[in-house]
Amino acid sequence: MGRRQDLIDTALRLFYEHGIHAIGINQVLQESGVAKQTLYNHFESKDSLVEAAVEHRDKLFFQWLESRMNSRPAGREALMEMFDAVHDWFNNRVPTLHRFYGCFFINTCGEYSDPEHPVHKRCAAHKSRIFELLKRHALEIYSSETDAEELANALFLLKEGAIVKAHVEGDLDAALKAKAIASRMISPH
Amino acid sequence: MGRRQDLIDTALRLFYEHGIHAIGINQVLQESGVAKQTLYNHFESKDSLVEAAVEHRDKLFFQWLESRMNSRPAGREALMEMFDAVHDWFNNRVPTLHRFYGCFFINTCGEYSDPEHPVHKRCAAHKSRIFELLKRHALEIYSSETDAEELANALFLLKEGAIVKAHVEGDLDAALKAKAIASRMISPH
DNA sequence: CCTGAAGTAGACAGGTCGGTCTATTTTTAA
DNA sequence: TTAAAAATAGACCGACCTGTCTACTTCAGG
Repeated sequence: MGRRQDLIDTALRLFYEHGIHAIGINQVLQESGVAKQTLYNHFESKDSLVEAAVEHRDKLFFQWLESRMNSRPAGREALMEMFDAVHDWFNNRVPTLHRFYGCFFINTCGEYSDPEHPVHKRCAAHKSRIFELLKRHALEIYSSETDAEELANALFLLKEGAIVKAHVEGDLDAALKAKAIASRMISPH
Repeated sequence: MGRRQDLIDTALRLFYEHGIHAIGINQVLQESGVAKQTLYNHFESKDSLVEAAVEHRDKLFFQWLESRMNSRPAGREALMEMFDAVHDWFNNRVPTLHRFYGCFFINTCGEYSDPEHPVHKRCAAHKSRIFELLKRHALEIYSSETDAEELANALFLLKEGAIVKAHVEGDLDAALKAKAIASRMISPH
């Protein structure tokens, strides 16, 4: 798999669990079994390792969510599947995403609040990609661009809220509650 | 106001802007103009200063939000006012809360992911207090405890989602969009 | 077989970390 | 006025931080 990827995997795991500034380079090296010089051959600084970790998490998470949603018919069912997917994530049933410690991108922005910082920008880009994924499916329901955008936005907010609630308050059913609300929004009764 | 409060104010400001692990004790001391021994007379460790900062933020934020909501009739109007209030917060029109860097409690949980850690617990308690505030007003709308709880939960998720979107993506209108969705939920058309 | 790239271990540098300690000054209250 | 309490500056501790450097090993391709 290559040392570079070993470093990224280990760094991501530690950063996600403990936060970025709480983890030193030496700890990443020790747990990955890679030598220090090797790290600095692949990355010019800790910050650039952080960027690589964020980028990797973006890929991991997006591909996982997209494939979960693709397992259902586009539109309403795929959007509902999103909530089931994050429900599995909250309850540690998705090994690829590691044990649940909230959203890595939200957590990371808490440590890099400057919106111009490359790390913050990458987190914003991730959220933007997710939103576009939702919007794509919302367009299967509403022909109007505006209506689709509004629906995607509502589902996005509910999902982000559920992530926060699950992590901060330890509410492991947050995704299901969000799903119930979302379901009422798509086809009201 | 006393050195103890100076320390808490300065620590909170720095922690909120940069994250907790990124800020050293020495920086808090320098910016507050307090001597090191004085800090350790009032707090037994950095962690206990962190706890005090979280507690202070809890008080600041809750009192601010509650008073904003109390400025409107209980129930629907107060709940709508909540979104206007956080909209002002996002757009830096609430000096008491400092410049907007997302939710301090969410950010802090990203650095203290262990749910048993006292700091994490305090953050959870804050969110719980906010939820109860919403529920109180939701009960003015629905007589049923269950209905009120479901409404409060929905508004809570929308609000948390808006905070995240505003911070990570820099969407300064996130609160207004959340309000529009919430408004449709309370009195559907 | 040889060469060069890649990886290893570990010392090292300069700085910061949280926290303790001493010695001195300022403030407060009896 | 005076004695106790609180705050000060700043040295100091051992540990850890990011990052550099050297010297040695591993290993693949020509």
